[in-house]
Amino acid sequence: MDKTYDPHAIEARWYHFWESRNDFAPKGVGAPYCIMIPPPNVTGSLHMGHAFQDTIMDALIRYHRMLGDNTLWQAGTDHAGIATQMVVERQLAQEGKTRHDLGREAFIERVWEWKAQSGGTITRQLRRMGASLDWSRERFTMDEGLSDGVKEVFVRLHEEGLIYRGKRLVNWDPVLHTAVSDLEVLPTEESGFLWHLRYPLADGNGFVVVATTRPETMLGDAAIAVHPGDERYAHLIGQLVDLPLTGRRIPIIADDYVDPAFGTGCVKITPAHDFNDYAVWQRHRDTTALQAVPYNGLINIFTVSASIISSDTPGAELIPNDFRGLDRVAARKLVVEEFGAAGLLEKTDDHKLMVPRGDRSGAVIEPFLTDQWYVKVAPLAGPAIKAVETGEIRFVPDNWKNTYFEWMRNIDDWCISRQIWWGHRIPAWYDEQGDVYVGRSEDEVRRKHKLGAHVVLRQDEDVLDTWFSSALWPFTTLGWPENTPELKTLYPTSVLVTGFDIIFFWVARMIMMGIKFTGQVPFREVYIHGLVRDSHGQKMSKSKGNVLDPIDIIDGIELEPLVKKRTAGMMQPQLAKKIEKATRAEFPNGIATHGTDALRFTFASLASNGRDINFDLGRVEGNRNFCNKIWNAARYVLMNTEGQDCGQNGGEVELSVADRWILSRLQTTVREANEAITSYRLDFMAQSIYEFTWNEYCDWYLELSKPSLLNPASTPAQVRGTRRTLVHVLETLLRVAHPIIPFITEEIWQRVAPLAGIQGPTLMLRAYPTVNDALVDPAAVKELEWVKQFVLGVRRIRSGMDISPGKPLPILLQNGSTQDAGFLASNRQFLQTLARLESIAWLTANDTAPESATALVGDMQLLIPLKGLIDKNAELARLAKEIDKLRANLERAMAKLATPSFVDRAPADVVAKEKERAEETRMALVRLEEQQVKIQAL
RNA sequence: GGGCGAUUAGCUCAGCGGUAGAGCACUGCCUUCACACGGCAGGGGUGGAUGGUUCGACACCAUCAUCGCCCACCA
Repeated sequence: MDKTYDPHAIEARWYHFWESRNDFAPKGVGAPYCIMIPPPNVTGSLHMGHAFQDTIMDALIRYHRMLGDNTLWQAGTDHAGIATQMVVERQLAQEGKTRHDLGREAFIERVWEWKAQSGGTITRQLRRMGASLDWSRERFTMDEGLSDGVKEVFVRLHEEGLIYRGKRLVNWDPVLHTAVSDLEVLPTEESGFLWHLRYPLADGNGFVVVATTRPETMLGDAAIAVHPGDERYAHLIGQLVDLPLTGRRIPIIADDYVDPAFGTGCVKITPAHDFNDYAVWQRHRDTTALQAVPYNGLINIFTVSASIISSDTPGAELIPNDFRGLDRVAARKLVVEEFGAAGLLEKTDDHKLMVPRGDRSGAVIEPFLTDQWYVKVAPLAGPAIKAVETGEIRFVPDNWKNTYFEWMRNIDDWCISRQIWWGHRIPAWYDEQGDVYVGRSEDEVRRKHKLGAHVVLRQDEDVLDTWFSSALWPFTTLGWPENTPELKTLYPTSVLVTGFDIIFFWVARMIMMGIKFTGQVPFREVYIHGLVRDSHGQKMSKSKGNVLDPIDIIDGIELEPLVKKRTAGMMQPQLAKKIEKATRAEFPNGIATHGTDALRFTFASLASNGRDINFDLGRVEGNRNFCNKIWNAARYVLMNTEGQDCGQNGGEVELSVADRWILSRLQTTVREANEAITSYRLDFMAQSIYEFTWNEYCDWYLELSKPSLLNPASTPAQVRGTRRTLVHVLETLLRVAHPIIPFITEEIWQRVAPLAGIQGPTLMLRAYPTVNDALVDPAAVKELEWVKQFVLGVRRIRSGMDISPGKPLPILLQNGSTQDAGFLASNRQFLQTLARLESIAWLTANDTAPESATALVGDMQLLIPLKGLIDKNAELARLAKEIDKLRANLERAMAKLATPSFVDRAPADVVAKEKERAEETRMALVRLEEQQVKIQAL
């Protein structure tokens, strides 16, 4: 083995090995365990969030595979409608074209080409992460099978009246020219103005003043509303005002929606361009007052691009000439100007408001009147709420269910149609009269509705919201609507692993659709992890220039390419300089190679319950060092076992205290690891493995194995015992750690397993370790603890007195018990080697100890004669420090024991423990104080 | 306006009703035959504030402060 761990050399090889053997596929026997990957955007690339999430899922999957479960991690990608279409449209724009220049078919062809070209990136990167997805079952949301599932669901919901088409206000993206759902709108606080506009009363008796943040919409005003109880305006209700600029007259109506305390207490009502106003309109639409307004009050003033409509559009006759065709910004300016010029602008106040922006385009979203398809959600939400209430689905951590409930109990109908081309086209056809027919295909529609060939049918132009197909992912990937064997055995799936940001987008909708179409929940548990942020808690984003690419952490990257990567293709190029500077400051030498295992171990360590994680490269570095530590421990083990008798072929074996101790500690680690991963605490699992490996196996056991192996007096049975323990513990440890760090463990395991008498092609398919109670050995643990205290005592003296670590020391013992004598007898060899002792000798109680430095192991005193070794002051200082510490402890304990309420009311065992502790401290203190006096006297 | 989470060492974070932990960073010593991506020994925290429950609170409860997130129709 190489002296230094080199992740590159091992990672590619093993992934290919596993995949080519089809080791990721479910075995078909055992308890079912299944995770659906949240399908990444097919043309996207891996970011830190994926890497984190995939590490968690892969650890769970590998763990269950090792448990012998029938394990499937379903692979696949998402077509990501709007996102993908935007990318291709941007490419076209560079050629000076729009999608309309190509036409629908050619454009879609172009997107498929783009998918073919870039679609392999993310799956390649997932492989780099070691993700053991079953690629043989890979699915894409626009596959034939999944598309059939989408149509099936659409048709069935439509038949039940749970999908309907309707004209109503939607969130309209005027840049993308499509409707979007409520969830795709991000309200953002921005600075604006509150304009106070005067609307003259028709009877000539002055004005009403309305406050608005969107003056341009006044062109579509249908009414003025006041609160019915507002005495200031009671006399105006039913009157008309002259709507400036338009020559129209509109009524003053009363509605509870108005808050008399805000603004002037008068609100302009623009039903076609505001959700609240639309609701007011619905309550008043049948009143004569509104019926007198053109279009019954529902006056649209915008085109799909949010410009004012022009003369060839119905409604344009209501718009003054100089406004027609203006975009909304210009129209706003002109409205304000003209109000000002007419003396109708009362005042303009600065105002903070929430501006709705599209999550993809960033454009200001317009409430806009269009025909769209909707899912009636309430009937689906009921059972979905119940499933979580009854615990059929469990959220981890539990508190996320509150978020879920809150949304589900207030859910609105879901707008599922999108005016884009890339996606599942809506399975609905129109005849020339505009009648709509829904079916799985045009043929089916014709048959079902007896439409002859002479009837011209035109399919709906729109496609479905991407999340519609995602909602079906857990069952369509398993073959639904066919009742496949996979669906029968692996559904409901075991756990869904995801971020809280898509509980609404995805989790809730999967639960609704899953229950509706399979009669069962889609998953038993939902594990919600936090978001990956940068080391200071900032969200990673291109514009902040703080994005880390997981692949760069794995492979390393030079400074110049890193700078280039971070500053290329900026939406705001002016930020590039700052980002470059910050990047050069943070990574003066670029990013070093860390390897996949180190990155995965880091994610696991950070995966504590549910909170966001601040990603610190320092931790990856520490974990890379940890991998190196394992690597070198393995080298040591192999150097001492390969080609040697490790007892794998029988032969007498004798275990030392150290052997028994490490085997016992191993059981604890195995137990902790199992408990941790079962409760989704990969951080505990990682910590447990780290501490055992470094602080016990390496720091102590490997050192303890040296005297045993090197001592010529060791018997063959003893040497065999040590070798076997070295190998056995390492082999077990590799299995324990494999779900988190698959590559390095497999690489080492291949060489270690035969020495442990294990034959098998791959660690990945070996059994996950379970606790062997026969190896739990408290006596060995106690005895070795004594050895450690002994060694540590000597080392502290060395360090405190500045004695060279290599210098063998003579040591005298005094005041030992029978147990101490026994321990010494069986561990003399260990002590001499680890503490570098020249000799160990007992003093009787009557012997006068020479001037010495002292340490305590329980009641026993270790004495290292000072003669020629040190200066008195150093030892005095060391003693003084120890004594201070002990005194403080003793005082605290004594104070506690002197409190009657404590002694009376605390549990007896706590009091006893406190007494014992006080007594031990007191004894130790006495010893050290005697010693202090002695040294002082020199 | 509601709801949730966070506040522990210089930094990033665990934990726990019974004497505060890890990684990184820091100090001293050590090129010891697995590992300098290392070894040994150290330094460093009045646990955001206030009050309460308790024999005992960093932990449980209440209030407050600060930060972050989610939801919400105030024009």
